[in-house]
Amino acid sequence: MKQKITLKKIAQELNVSISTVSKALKDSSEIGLETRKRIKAFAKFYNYRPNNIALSLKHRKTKTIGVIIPEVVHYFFAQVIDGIEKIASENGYNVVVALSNESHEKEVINMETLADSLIDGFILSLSKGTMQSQDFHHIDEVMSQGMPVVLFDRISDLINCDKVVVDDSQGAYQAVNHLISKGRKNILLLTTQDFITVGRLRTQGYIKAIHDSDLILNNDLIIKVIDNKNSNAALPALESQIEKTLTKYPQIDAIFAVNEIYAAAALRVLRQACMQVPDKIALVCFTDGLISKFSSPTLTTVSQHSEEIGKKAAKILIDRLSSDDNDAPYKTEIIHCTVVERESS
Amino acid sequence: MKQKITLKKIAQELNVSISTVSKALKDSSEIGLETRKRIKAFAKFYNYRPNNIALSLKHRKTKTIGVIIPEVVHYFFAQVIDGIEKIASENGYNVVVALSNESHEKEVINMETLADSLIDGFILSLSKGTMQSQDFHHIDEVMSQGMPVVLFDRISDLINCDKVVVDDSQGAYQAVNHLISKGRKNILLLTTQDFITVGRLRTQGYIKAIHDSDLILNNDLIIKVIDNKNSNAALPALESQIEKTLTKYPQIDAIFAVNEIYAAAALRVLRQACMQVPDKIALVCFTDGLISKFSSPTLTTVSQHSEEIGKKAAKILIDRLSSDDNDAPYKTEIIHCTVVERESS
DNA sequence: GTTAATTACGAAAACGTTTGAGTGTTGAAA
DNA sequence: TTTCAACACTCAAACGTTTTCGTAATTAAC
Repeated sequence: MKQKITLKKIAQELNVSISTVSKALKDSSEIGLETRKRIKAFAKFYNYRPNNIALSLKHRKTKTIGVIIPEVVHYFFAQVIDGIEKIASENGYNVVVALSNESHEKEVINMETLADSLIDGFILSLSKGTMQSQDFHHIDEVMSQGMPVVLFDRISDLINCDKVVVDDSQGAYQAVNHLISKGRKNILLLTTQDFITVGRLRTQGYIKAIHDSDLILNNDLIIKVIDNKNSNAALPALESQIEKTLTKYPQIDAIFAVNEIYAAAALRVLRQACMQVPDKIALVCFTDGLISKFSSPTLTTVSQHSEEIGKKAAKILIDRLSSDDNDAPYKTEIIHCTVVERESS
Repeated sequence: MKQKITLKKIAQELNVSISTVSKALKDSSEIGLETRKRIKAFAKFYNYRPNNIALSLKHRKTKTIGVIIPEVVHYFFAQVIDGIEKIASENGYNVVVALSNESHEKEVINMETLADSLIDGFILSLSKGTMQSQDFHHIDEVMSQGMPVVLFDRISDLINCDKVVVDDSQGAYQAVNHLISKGRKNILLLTTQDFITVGRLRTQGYIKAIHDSDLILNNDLIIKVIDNKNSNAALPALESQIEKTLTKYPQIDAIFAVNEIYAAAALRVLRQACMQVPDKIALVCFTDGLISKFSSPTLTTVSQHSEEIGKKAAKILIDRLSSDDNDAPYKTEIIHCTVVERESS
């Protein structure tokens, strides 16, 4: 197990000073050509690589950006990371990912740990815990220390920073309009409770689309799933609720779900009730993920362009990090959704 | 934008030496009680947090482990990360995730960047590119610099290090046995080409299960999908191949797919052909992921206990990092699969 | 009243790097 | 012969910690 080689060791070995080695490796004209060659050959032979920790300490920056997300196992977040990764590596930045597991405490701990000089800036999406508690002092804390923060997807107006958001309301609006344009008139909505921002916005989009067309809004056709943390537990209840509603309102000819999981639940109910998709009932959902792509029938979805979100967020952060203008105004980038049409509609 | 407070600043402010501050904050009895109190109060007021970079430089370790995986958007890898994260944070380690995107070059670059003193050890799964090129010198390189490496899932016998592997062959064996125990006699296998290790092993498990029972092996019932990188492109071809085979061999009463995607393809074909699952044909696949959980019908799968894999890998790595025995023998941990029975069988 | 022990703190080196300022040697111009 | 630039280096401080060793002042022991 050979130890890592340092400037010091090279200097000793070659009987020159540390600074000579440092400069030679940087091809500084201060150092004679011969010496430069000798040092570079030696360094190459021993595969010298500078110690990043020392560099970070020296430069007071780490060239690393920290990403905190609620879960990796969500296709949406995974794709966002992919996007961040791309832009980051193009710009010579590393990416550190940490998981909050939807918990406020874990989010705070992660931020503190990363903020302790491991990273230059944050990209994060708020955990459910934080959204519920509305407690953002950990964010203010790191920002007041001069560390830039970019929020994406799950944001709050109470935090003053750069943001990248999905136009959830417009996405839902489009989706419902898509269904209406296919001649559907009684559209069941499967959504979350209102404290989940994205759910609320999607609900708003649904309502607006209904209003803007000639249809009338029926609140019985809006199912708000009670879903704390463990989404799987809420599923059986959701399924029976869907079933009841379908029985009570046989005129329902379309379903719009605010996520893939709810859509999958709907699909199960429809299959058991032998209702053909899309002949009898059309189905559209938010999030263009794996489930939609590979279910049968494949599902029409609202794509949030998640990779794009990651790219934008990374770009904004890196721009800020490399700008010397400390108080450039914060900006909010809005990503528009697109309907991806597949078999289910 | 207030600057970060350091020991030095506290020392200046309080008219004591840096070492006094450092010791006081560590509650060293060397420092008088009064002074200790004063310093701690001051530090608390200014929210002092030690600079990790400096600590890393000092201790020559970073308390960070690097994870390199081919893709995040795979449920399997996402769960492995979850597992790693858990054990790591329990032991005070951070986790850095980097993506190879199945490319050998990206894998090499990522390893080099991270190895430049950003992390203490690696957990990684080889990219397809690396598997095909059989070029492992980047791994040998970091290992020869004394940085421990734990390989998981996609491994190679040519690399001498700690490993965590899934018993793919046994998993497939169990799955096929499960089908046989349900009275199925003609089982179609959807698998990959042989250079993909996991595919090959799963195929072997299938063959062994057939042999060990009274059934006879029919090579026509083994479909090897030609799948380079972009799995979606291969899907239509696969579907038509499945359809043809089903028509040619109407006695087929079960399908075993080596991953969820192939299973989803099979499900589509079966649905279009109006063949009931599981009444007419049972379906089992590898990888207990989202698609299986949320398709209708839900799919019986072979779970690889991916979170367990992550935990084991992290444990092995951390053990090695905290042991002073530099040449403890390498070990290979084998994770056994379990069949998760659901509606499709 | 000298010596020894204790208390409470400070100085400095070390981790690996960068960089501006300093130094000694050479050769040439004045 | 002096002066000065050019060259080829070296020194030393700095980044923020930890930690060993040193030391002044006080107290205790004889």
